[in-house]
Amino acid sequence: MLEIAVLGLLKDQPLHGYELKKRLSETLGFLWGVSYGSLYPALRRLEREGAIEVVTQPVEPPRSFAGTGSLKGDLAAARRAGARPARPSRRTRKAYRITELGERRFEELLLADDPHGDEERTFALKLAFCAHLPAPARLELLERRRITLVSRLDRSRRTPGTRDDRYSRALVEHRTRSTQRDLEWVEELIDAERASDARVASTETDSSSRATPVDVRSQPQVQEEGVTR
Amino acid sequence: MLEIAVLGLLKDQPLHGYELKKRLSETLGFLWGVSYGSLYPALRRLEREGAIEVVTQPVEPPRSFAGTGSLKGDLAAARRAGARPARPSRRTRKAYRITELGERRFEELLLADDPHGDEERTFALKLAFCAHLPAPARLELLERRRITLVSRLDRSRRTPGTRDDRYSRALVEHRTRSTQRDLEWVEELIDAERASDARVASTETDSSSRATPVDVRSQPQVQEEGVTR
DNA sequence: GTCATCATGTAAGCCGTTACATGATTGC
DNA sequence: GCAATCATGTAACGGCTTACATGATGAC
Repeated sequence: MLEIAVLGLLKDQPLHGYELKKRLSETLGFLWGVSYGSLYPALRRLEREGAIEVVTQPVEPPRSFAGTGSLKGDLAAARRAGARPARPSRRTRKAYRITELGERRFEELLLADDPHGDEERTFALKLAFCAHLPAPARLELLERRRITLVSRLDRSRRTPGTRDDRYSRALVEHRTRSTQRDLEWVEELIDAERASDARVASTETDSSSRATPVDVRSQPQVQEEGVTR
Repeated sequence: MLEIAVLGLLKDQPLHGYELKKRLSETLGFLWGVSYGSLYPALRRLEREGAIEVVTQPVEPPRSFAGTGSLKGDLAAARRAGARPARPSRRTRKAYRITELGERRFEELLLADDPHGDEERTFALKLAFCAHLPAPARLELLERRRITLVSRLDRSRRTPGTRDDRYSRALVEHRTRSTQRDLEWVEELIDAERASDARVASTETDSSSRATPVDVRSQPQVQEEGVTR
């Protein structure tokens, strides 16, 4: 999980450990609390594997103001914080950048089905970063999720498998309903995905009118990023 | 988590490790997959702590058929399996029984708020075993859950805290809806709990309309098991 | 100069996993 | 006697946590 998050964030821009942790807490905090004790070792691991590399950008003088120096996060943070007038360059820190290999690893991780527990959180995390994925891979991610949910429902239908008191029964019922809703939701996402693919395909090359009769649905996801912000 | 499950199952009846694992997989499998590698060490740990003890019931001859020997699970399993005509007594196995101390530890665990991840699963597990809890403790368990859910909703309302792409937004939205539904559900459970408490209190001693009518409780646990089955 | 914050790291431990080793009992 | 299953355990490892140690920088 950690690796997905780290690579996902580094795909946006190079960052150093401390900042990485801050963003993880800020933007994924509702999913997760990472600690330095796992973050730093993870960074070294990723570096060893060649998925990320240290950015050797010695001090990078703050050019203008909205300067596009490699340590943007820094400037952005400074701006956000209001007061500080952008003064980067702390000697000790090590910013990391994602490598080609890391990009591949990232996709691999998003599509891997992890054998461990906590599927829900892992899927949530993957989804939070799947905007970086090429469209077909994204679709596959969603399809896989759909399949796990469907088979979970199936299983719970076939085998009641629960203790026999009212609390356990209530629990199982509630879980089933939740799973059903999750499934509906994922299916909506899939439809939206297909629709936007189809839209793209038709504006591109109009010859591709075969397979999945997806259909016309030009409204939903027109704006990918930041319009409603 | 493991300890809750083990103690909860042992509250029903003494069991040995293998059988314990089987039931864990059967009845809680939808929540969980335990492995021997964690189960046996957990048993020893619990034994060391005095929460459970080995049942020293040497061979217990199979009295009649539905014999209430200490190793009921065995007979039950045999019956379930159909063929075998009840023949217990395997030399090597060690059945465990919960002790007084274990009972206390169990309640303690159900009411403890665990600092780690995976609150959802933990709560589910607790709920699955809370029938064993005295009514006030059960209510507290539910109240605590309610509070975590409420504060989670609050938090997500105050701080959007998410990445800004459509997938992340969809995720956060969906999560919020789920949490809201979870909350409604817990509130229903709480209401049901209160209602049944009230019912009990009124059928019992009508004089006790103060300070939690202690243990007067003839109804709720009566049909704890198998009425609607 | 000192304090808050930024920044990187190590150590110990928890709680679980998989894989492996071992042996008893029963059915055929 | 042989295989399936019952039954108990160990070893190595994985990933994460907390707590601790260390030091640089900037504000005052």
